[in-house]
Amino acid sequence: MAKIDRRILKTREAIRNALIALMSEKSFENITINDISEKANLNRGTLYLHYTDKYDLLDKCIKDHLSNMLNYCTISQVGEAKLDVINSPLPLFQYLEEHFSFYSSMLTNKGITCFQEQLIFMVKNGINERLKAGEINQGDDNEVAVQYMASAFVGVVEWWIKNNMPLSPEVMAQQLWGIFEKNYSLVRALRNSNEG
Amino acid sequence: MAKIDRRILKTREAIRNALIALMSEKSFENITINDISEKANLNRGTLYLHYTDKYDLLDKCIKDHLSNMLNYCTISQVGEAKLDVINSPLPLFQYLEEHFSFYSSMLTNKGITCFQEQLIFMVKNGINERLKAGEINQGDDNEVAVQYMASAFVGVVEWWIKNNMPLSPEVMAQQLWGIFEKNYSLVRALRNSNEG
DNA sequence: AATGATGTGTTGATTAGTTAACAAAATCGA
DNA sequence: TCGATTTTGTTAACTAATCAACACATCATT
Repeated sequence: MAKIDRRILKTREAIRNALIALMSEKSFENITINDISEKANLNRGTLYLHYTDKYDLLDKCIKDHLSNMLNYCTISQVGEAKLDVINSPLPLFQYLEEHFSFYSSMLTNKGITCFQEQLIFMVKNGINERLKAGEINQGDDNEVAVQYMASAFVGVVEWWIKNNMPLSPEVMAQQLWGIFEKNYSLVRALRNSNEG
Repeated sequence: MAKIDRRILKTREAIRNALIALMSEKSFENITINDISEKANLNRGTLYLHYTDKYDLLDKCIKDHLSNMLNYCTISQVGEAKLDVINSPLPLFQYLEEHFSFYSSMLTNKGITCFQEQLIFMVKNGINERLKAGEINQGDDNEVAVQYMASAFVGVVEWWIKNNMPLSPEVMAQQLWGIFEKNYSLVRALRNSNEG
């Protein structure tokens, strides 16, 4: 890909860091463009060269972080990047720990739902992929089960971040893996009893 | 004074921070312009817009810091800014503590003498002022005494920084004040014995 | 409802920084 | 000592950021 002028990279980083810093001070709705440009130490006009408004900024900021997250969690995997929270939840928790300030800002801010929505989308994507890969084949009627697991997983992530990561990433990954195991057995048992 | 374009301020700060960071990694002589521009994350050409070479950069960096130091240590004083290390050494040590990384880089780097020289110059300046103000009036033949005190003081500062500030600024200030008192008595006694 | 203050989005002229190239000097290794 | 590599200092064309001004919208207070 073409090399991007380093001024652009610096400006964007300053703006995004400013947004994250401000979001740990006050709610997103109360943050003004003036606040952001001031905190980022750049001219207000410069901000408009990169983002149409603060919602555009937030959206791009989230997309960028989630993209990095996906990248981080699938380095060693082949094929298209998918979040495999069933088989390897550990990298995700490690990533979240490393970028705690951002994700904490996102999750503790009332009125911001796009973040959770996008995260759930990613998790569902990963679970679907896992199912397709043949682990649990029960046709195409998995929608409810997938939604169930994704909601549960994201809910746990949200709880973990909001409570300042009371457990280590390793413990979180281990416990979730245990739950998935039980869940899987449960699904099989139910299916068998229906068939029998 | 005229407002300076914020791009200039950001660039200069990045360059100076890079220099200080590099000086805690390797000796000044081994630092290249390439190193600095790389660490500062800006184009090499940009550096030349502000400094003629790395010696110019170092010099301006030192002058800037010492100027800030002088400013910090004489906020509440009237008249021209002078470092009054005899009557109030405390602010100086507080300032040094706050900007430890810079002064440590300067003092632990072999081959850099301009820093010590400028510091001694400032201290002598302050002591001279203090003498002129009437505390110890013995005509104009103070040169040796002033040089003696300034060297001693800067030597103590150097020791303190090089040893990672083993004592608090308060203790340092207190002890030096005690020494100055004794020194003063000594000077008086000597003078009296000569006169008598 | 009027008013003053603050925030928004856009503009044009200007300035600073970037990039990539260059020749010359210095440094390094064989 | 020679040749390769790195570093230096400068340049020209280009791009991004700055500043200040503007009209307009929003909001809080009286």
